[in-house]
Amino acid sequence: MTRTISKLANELGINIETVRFYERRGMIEQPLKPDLGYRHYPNETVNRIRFIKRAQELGFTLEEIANLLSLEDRPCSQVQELAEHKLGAVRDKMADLRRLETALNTLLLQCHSNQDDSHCPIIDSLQP
Amino acid sequence: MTRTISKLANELGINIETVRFYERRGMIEQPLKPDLGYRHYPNETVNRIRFIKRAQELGFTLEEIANLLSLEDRPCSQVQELAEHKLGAVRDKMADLRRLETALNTLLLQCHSNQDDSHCPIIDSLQP
DNA sequence: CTTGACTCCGTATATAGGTACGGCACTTAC
DNA sequence: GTAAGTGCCGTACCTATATACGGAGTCAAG
Repeated sequence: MTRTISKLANELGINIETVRFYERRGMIEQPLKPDLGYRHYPNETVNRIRFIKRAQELGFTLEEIANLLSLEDRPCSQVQELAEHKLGAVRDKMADLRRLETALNTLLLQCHSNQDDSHCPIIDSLQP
Repeated sequence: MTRTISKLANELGINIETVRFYERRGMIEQPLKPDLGYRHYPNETVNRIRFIKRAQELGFTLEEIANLLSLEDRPCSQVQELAEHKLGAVRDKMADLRRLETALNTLLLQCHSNQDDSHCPIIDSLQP
């Protein structure tokens, strides 16, 4: 079962270029190139990229994921620290968005009670 | 009162290069350059950049702001539409983050009840 | 009238996470 | 055995929002 790069990419539902990108970033190992022929990718690469993709869904950046990968056999406490930091960042970002939501909502309410379509309270509020 | 680009940038607390960037994007008008000497920026530019900065705080992208600027004297309904669209996007993003928060939280709870520091439930959950 | 600060302009760099392209090597199908 | 399809590699490009740099011109103070 020879898994060339396109088979690999296909199996994972990602672009070939993405695989190459991860190789360049050192997040996966590039298999040795045989004297003749194409590289073959082992199961380990499939697993590693799945790991990367799952971690991405949890909102980790590639840099953080590289970090996680290097911690794979390391103390749980170090991984926790990373996750807690990320959780804090997620909560901060949510707070930002809540503020934004409130502000936009307030402006839109003003629009709704506005009689004069030729003149917009939102524009006014942005004006100095 | 001659307002050169650095006076302008200073007054607004932004970088000179940012002014030039907005000019290149066509979001502010570049004043004519006198035959000899430097450009002078009118009050209008100050106001326009303040508008841009406020709209950015409301989470609009520069492209959307360019749009808003072109609507400055246009029907309130068009501005509302943009704002409602943005509100929707903000809410979607919040929902994403809430999901993320829940997932991270669940994983961290597992860590907290984990006895074996040499082995992390988070890493496990990312593994295939 | 020289020196240092500022402007102008085009272009390059940064971040994050990829995606695309061109040319050549190699493989597979017929 | 040859044409079409892949792989390999280096490099360029993409979005978004700026920031930095280098060299030439210009202005203001002493």
